[in-house]
Amino acid sequence: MDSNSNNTNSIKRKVVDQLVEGYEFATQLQLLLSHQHSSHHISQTRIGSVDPDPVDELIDKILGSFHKTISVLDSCDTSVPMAVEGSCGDDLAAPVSCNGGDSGDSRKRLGVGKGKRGCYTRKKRWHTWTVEAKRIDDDKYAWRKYGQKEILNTKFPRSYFRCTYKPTQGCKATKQVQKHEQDPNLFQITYIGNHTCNVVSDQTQAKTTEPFDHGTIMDSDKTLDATICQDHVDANIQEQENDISNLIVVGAGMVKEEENNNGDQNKTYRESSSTDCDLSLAWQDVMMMFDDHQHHQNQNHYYLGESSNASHQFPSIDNDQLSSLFDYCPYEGTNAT
DNA sequence: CCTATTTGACCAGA
DNA sequence: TCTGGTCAAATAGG
Repeated sequence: MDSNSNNTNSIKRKVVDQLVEGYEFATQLQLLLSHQHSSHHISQTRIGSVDPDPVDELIDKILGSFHKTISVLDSCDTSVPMAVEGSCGDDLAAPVSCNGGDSGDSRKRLGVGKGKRGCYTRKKRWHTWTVEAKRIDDDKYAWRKYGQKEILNTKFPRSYFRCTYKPTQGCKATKQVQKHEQDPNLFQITYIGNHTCNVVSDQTQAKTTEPFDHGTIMDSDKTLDATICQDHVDANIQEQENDISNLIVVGAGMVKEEENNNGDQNKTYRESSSTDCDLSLAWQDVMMMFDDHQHHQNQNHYYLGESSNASHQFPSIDNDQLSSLFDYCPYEGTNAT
């Protein structure tokens, strides 16, 4: 038990160090973006053959940092699976019937004309943010519409989109689009969850759907001024015209996330090797854990920045705080303290 | 024929 | 019970 515990602590330390490092890089990135993400970036990104700018370098560092983290976690213990939200494709590509027991293709038809449509559970909170934009394809991801709904006391219906690559890569990102009540030329776009698909690889494409530049971000608790760069990209992803328009983040918070139909998402584990998908998913998990943790402690949220210009502030947490996350970290499985 | 969208059915949660 | 979110069959479009 002692050796196990020592080993665990050592791994914890490594993980914590890497996560903290990632945080630092992310913070630097955010500062860079908020200060220099302006017109020159547009011309650069069009061509794609530019000198490696500090933004890209930082992103590489971030990814590397998290990659190391994943590696550490993976090598930690094969009996300690990675608890990730909807592993890259498997569970989402083949949702389980809510009738239970069934999996995979069982979703298709549970009964002619009267199956189990809309069968899902909503459990976990998920990172969301809302923007107002003149176009609904403000991000560089491919979306597929899966529903539309009249919303009570609103003039316009709400459209529901999910990532096109959900079936193939299990990307859980969704967005909801609704025309602005006062200004029908504007769309209110609520993004739910980060992309975990790997289709955005070109350097001109986004690192995340999350707006990072000029705009106004409002958390449930506080408002931050920021600026958001909007890349104009066709819904089918290929077009790379980067044009800036006013894109305003009007809200960010947590909402409940659709859970896989097996109703036991916390036990959805994956054992594959580390990929970009892993990094993203792991990050989401960490963020969720952090959020829950903060909730228990002092109701803090992700956006803790006080500076007026900083966009999308990351919380300033230290090693001890991160360490405490692992006290209830799902990655630890049954070994959790 | 294949893929995307539409739309009514269905379910979970408030 | 009502509403919002998702499913999936039907339909449209390339």
